[in-house]
Amino acid sequence: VATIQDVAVRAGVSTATVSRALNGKSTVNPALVHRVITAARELEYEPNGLARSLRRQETAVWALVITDIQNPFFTSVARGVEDGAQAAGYSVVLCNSDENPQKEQEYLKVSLQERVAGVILWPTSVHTDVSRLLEHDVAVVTIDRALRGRSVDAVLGGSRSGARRGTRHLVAQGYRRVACVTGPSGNPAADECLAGYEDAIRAHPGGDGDALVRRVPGQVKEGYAATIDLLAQPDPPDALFVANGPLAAGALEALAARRLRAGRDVGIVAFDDAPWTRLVDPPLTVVSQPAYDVGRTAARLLLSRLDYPSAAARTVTLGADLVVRGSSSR
Amino acid sequence: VATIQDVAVRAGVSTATVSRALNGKSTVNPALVHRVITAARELEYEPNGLARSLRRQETAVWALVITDIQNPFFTSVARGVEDGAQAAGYSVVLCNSDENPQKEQEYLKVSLQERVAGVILWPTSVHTDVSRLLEHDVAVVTIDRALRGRSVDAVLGGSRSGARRGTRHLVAQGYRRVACVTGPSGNPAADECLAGYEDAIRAHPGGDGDALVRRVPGQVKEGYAATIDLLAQPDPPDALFVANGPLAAGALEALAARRLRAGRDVGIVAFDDAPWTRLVDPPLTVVSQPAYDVGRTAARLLLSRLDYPSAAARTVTLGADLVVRGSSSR
DNA sequence: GTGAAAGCGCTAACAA
DNA sequence: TTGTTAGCGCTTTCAC
Repeated sequence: VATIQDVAVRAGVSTATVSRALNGKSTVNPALVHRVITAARELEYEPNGLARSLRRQETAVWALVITDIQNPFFTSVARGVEDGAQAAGYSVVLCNSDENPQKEQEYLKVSLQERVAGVILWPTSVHTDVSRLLEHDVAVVTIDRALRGRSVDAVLGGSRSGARRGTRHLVAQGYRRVACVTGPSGNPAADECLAGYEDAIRAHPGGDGDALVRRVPGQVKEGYAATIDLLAQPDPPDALFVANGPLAAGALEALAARRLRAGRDVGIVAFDDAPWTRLVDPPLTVVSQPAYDVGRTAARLLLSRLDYPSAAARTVTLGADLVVRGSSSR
Repeated sequence: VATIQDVAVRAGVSTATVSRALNGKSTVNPALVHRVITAARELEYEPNGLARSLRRQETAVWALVITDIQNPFFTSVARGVEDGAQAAGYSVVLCNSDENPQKEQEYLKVSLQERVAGVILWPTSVHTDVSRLLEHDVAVVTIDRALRGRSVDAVLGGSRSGARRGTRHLVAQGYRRVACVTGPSGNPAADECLAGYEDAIRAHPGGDGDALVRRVPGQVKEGYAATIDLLAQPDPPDALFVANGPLAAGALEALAARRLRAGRDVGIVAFDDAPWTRLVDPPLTVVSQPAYDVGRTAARLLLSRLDYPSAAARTVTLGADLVVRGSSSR
């Protein structure tokens, strides 16, 4: 493996000149630039990013820590982040915390040790601790998490208002017992979702509170089980508000297993406008969050944070849209 | 930001001792270990991974370069890789090449410059060049790509045989004009898929070759357009074999738009056993690849490659299963 | 415009 | 068992 030394020797110049030439500094004789580039190519020289970052005391890498890579919503967010980063010359490494606070902490530690320039974090819980990162001057942007204690930049996806709108819509369609299937307590997105649901329900008494709420890990299997459980109650719900796409897939499976038809028998509205939601019969009414824009915005916030490290923290809230389809009417 | 120096001063020892203590070397006085650890905590010391890797000439990071993070199949592969890596103490960074050879090349370059320990690569095309990595002694494992030129470890997902089985199944069900919607030419998975389709079709003449084949980027929108196009032909197909989940979602949308019912009007079999494939009506017949195991196996191959850099290249082939549901019978 | 040399933070000989 | 020291590969003053 060739080093900058080898290139310098071959080109008959000093390592300083090689460095300058390869980094496009204008103060280098064109003839030398040419010799350096030729030598580098001949030796198949690849600059050592570790050494460069160590010396420069900065890296061109962001970490994006998300909770569930299986959820299509996150993958759209990831694209938004990536596009924003790439445009500014940063690479993004994706870390999947898998809803596991320990894994999350591990990835945050690695991010810190590898001295990434910034972290975009979808926290597994409101207890996730980022103070360590902040103290080490790593820029942090959180997604879907209200500020608490230390103020950090955040982009909020409108989970609460979206859940409120979705639930209200079900009530307006004449459903009387609307249940809610959402993620674990402490999970910011899940908490927001529940809060929005409760906003809407409080205005329309008739529910019996927690009997109609199920909090489970946000995967297909759990959505199925929670729905089966809800339907088995003495006084089962006649509608469901569901916090994400995988949970919704599980809920629909459960309805099918119980020979219930979405809409006619049990109204259902869910977060995440995944491609398949239009394919099921009846098509699924969804609350659509601007996933790509969330990612793009997070990238934007991170960039300006890197430019102005001591600026006041900003929060950007994006709106969610209700897309009415067949699953929310009889 | 505290360095090992600061810790050494505070603990009243040399940096060497700090390093040894923090890395759990057994040859250090327990009392000193305690002092060092206390000092490190008090200073909120975080080791600088860049400096460590530079000195050790090795990193504990793998790059996983995939072509489409939106495809659920890849996300399962990613989990398999991650689990295998984590068990051995490696972190995995995910790079999304987005079917774009340029982006892919960029990520491979970054991997090389950051001196990752190994790369697991799902290539965008058979032309993807990994020689640079190999020359720099970066371990490489490819997924779903037959060896060409340089021999590298590979795990094959059984795309060809799966496509063959799926297509044969359609023929056996009595469909006469089976079309194929697959990814771009050069994309290894797409090529394998087409090859399997052709294996099956050749045995049952009656098709007219390329008129029934559509090669498009593997996304929902393209699947829709390709299917609309196929159906608009003078002599349209009565069945479809589709190369991945997103394409299949698009194909189903197209059928719905043309008021055709899957199975009865147009038989359809697709790769990827996504959760939603059971929810559509009729449920989708799929070829199911063992995605998680593919990832797990790739991790295993990479680990043994790291242990034995000069061993002969290995290829592991995993089988695909045909899951017959309603969309492939009248 | 170019080179010599220092040093980023860490680990691993080698000495003591 | 502990400390001293060299050096990983690069960038960047500071002289020239």
